[in-house]
Order: sequence, then C-alpha cells, then structure tokens
Amino acid sequence: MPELPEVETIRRGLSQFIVKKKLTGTEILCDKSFQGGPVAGIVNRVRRFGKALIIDLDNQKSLMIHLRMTGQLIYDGEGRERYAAGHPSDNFVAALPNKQTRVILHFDAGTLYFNDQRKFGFIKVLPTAEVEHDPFIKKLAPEPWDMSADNLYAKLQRHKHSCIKPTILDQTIICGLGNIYADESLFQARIHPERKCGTITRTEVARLLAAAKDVMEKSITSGGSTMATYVKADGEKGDYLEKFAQVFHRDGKPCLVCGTTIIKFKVAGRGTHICPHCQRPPLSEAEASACDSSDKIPQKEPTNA
DNA sequence: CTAGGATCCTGTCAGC
DNA sequence: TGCTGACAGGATCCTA
Repeated sequence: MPELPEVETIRRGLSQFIVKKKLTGTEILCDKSFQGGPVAGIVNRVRRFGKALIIDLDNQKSLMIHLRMTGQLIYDGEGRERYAAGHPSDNFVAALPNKQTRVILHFDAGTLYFNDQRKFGFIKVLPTAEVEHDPFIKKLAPEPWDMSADNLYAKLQRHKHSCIKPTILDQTIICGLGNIYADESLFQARIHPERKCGTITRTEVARLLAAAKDVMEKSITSGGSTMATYVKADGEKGDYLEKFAQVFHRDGKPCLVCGTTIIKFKVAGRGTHICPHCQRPPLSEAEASACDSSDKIPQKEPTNA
C-alpha cells in the first residue's frame, strides 16, 4: 500500500475534490471490502491517521479507508477529470468499475472508486466521535515529527532482541514507515536492518528518526513515490523512487554514496535493500560479548568484495 | 510480555 | 504456450 507520504498526498488531492460535495450513496461490489451500513452526507474534511484516511461527513458519520497493499482511489469528476491514487495500471484510463473495483462512492458531482486487487484494504463506516477510539487508530504510535529520539530509544529497548527493520515497520512503535521508507531511512542512518534493537545507540536512534522525517518529507514534497503502482491523487505519477530512492529497488546498481553494489535479501519475510558497505552487518554473539564498550557503535568491516 | 511465522487475496513475472 | 512457484510499499492472528 501507499505509506504515509502517499496517503498524505492522496489526502491533499482528495480534499480538493470531495470536500463540500455530497456523498449520495454507496455500491458495495465486494462485501469484504466494506464494513458498516448505508451512508450519505456532505463531506466536511479529509483527515489522515498514519496510513488511514478518514472522510468526515456533516452528520457525525465518517468513512475510514485503509488501502493496505494494493488499494487505489480513483475520483471521476464531472466527465473531464480523473484523479487517481494507488495502483495506476490501466485503471486510470480504463472504464470503471472494473474487475478490481470493490466499492463505489457516488457523489452529487462525481464518483469515487475504491479498487483493491488483493482485498486487504477496506472502507469502514463509523461515528465520527469513535474514529479516534477505533482499535487501529488508537494503537498508532506518533509520527516521526511528533516523537523524540529519547522516546523512540526507550521503545526500541523494549524489543532489544528483535531486528531493527521489522520493529520500525510496527505502527505501534513509530507510525508511517512502510517497506520503502524503512529501507531508505536505515540506509540514510547507516544502520543495518538486521541489527538488534538493543544494540542501536542513542546517536543512531537520533540519526534514524531524522532520516525517517527527511525521506518522508522529501517524498511528500515530490508527491509520493511510485513503483508503477502508486500515483498522486491528481493522477500524475509521484517520482520519489526516481528522484530520491537510494536503495529501494536498486539492487544490482551502485550505491550513490560509495559505489558498492546494492543488494537485496529478506529480513523477517520482507524484501530488504542495503548498501553492504554503508550499512555494516551486526556483530556476531561472540564478537558482541568481546566488545563491552557501550558508546562504541558495534560494527565490523564489510565482508563483500 | 516479546518474537517469529502464517495468513488474508489476486495478479504478475521468471523459469522451466 | 502452459504450468509452477515466488513475490508483492500491510497488518493481524496464532503459537512458543
């Protein structure tokens, strides 16, 4: 799915097109993709909590939308405009609804299609007052901009035996990072994704937090990333990967910092990209126990040729 | 409590 | 061409 920058890009785009418009009804093409009863009303605003999008109506009802891995939102204006976010494919120009359309939201002056290939995403109707008490929303950690390095360090200490990468993908630890930005942040902070959280120094945590903010800010500024899958809410392709990605999907290519070949491997089941020179591998148990200097960053020389 | 793996679902792509 | 297995920008559930 889109990560935080993509969802924020979608939020900004969608706000322009549906705020003040009237949602007149819904068509559910896939029961799994929609929770709740019939809904209608004027759109007051479009909010975002982490990677979840919230459309508030003027009658105390809200729609919560989570795109997960393959969701996309396509807004058809009054004939001319089509604004899309999510899986670009041909859905942006093809006739809708199509095979992947799960829910259709009818507005008085347009139509919003929720497409989702893998059906992991969903739209849920709930009272506006309950949005912030929703189990998913409630559990979300602060976003990097609202979190101190000390706070993050303390949280990582509670998972000291876990690898750093899957831990920062946990939205209850830090909110907003997904697979791309986790890889990019770790690269920028020069931290190997398999380092145990307990070995990450305060200095490194500060660097990681700064990197997370930096890569996501840059992506939001450029309108979100694209991997042939995600485009801006106005249908233009975001170009984060081309412009800013240092490691993601660059395996086999030279590191832009040192020239070492970027490699891809799996960490906790997720595809992971690193520069093996810039991101030194973690120490082995034996090496770690031989090193008792706590202010020293435990790293060893790269082993790649 | 943490840690790791399986799982939801469909489509695409590489390799026979 | 057709088949098969691997994989995919997320998050939850189950087990140890």
